[in-house]
Amino acid sequence: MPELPEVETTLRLVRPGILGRTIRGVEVCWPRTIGGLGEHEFSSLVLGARIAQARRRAKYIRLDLERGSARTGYEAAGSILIHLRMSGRLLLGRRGAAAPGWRRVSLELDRGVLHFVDVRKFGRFVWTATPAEDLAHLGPEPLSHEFTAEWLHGALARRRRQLKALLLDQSFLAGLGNIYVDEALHEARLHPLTPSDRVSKARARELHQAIQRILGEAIEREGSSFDGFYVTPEGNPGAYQDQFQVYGREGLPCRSCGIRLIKMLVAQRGTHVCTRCQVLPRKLLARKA
DNA sequence: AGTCTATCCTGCCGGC
DNA sequence: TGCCGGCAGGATAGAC
Repeated sequence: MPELPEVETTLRLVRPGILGRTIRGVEVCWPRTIGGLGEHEFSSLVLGARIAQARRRAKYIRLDLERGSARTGYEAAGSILIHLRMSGRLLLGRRGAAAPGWRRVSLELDRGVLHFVDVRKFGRFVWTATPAEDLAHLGPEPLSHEFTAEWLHGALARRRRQLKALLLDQSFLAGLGNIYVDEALHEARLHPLTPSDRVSKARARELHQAIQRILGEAIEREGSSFDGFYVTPEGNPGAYQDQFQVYGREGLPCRSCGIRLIKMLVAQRGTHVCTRCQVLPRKLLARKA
């Protein structure tokens, strides 16, 4: 669901329908979704603005707004930052068509409607004048060139935290969530409880490669779906869940070694592990002794 | 500095 | 069948 690949998929499918469109109407069905602003204030800030850019940063979708015209010239009019959190979705609809269920905010465009749908109401659809500052706390983008194996090894060594907790920390590395962290750790054969400063350079390299490979392939497959919960804005489920090696497979055999996968709690999150493939350093030492 | 807890919410599943 | 506790992909604030 909404981790980096699902957010990227959402953006790609929605972008053609919203880029260059002008916001003609606003409907706020759940006020907390738009943050601290009142509905009236939010509306006045976005009404009449044109969506000039639509891009992703980590798990955020950022829509840059402009005002003006080709004749008078355009000027920046702030941004909308969208975070899907647990259950948020973006849907494109037709004007006048029936509104989807669990709708929290809708932007009526000069052509079509953008709906923000969110069963659990954790998601946010917020206007800001300072998008860059609002996103400044985020760590590097895992598919960018600044995220290298060398950087990862150094950054892990500078901290002493449970590996999984650190990878989930968006200020450390931005975009991973519970599913893809479990998958990446298994592929790199690292136990989620490993202290981050005990990850060797070789293992950091494997982890770096696993993160990039898994995220890249998940984007190619348009993310992961289960229980019919997450679907792309086109209504199709993603297909990456078929590739899961550990997530949701507790009690089933590890596809690498055959022993039963377990589920444990790490950083207060359900965590899927193969205890044979992913061994804690402490155990490695004990085994050698 | 790092870890844990509570909080924001609804839906769904399993157990009784 | 119906009720109820527990759990779910995320992020943050505050306590220890």
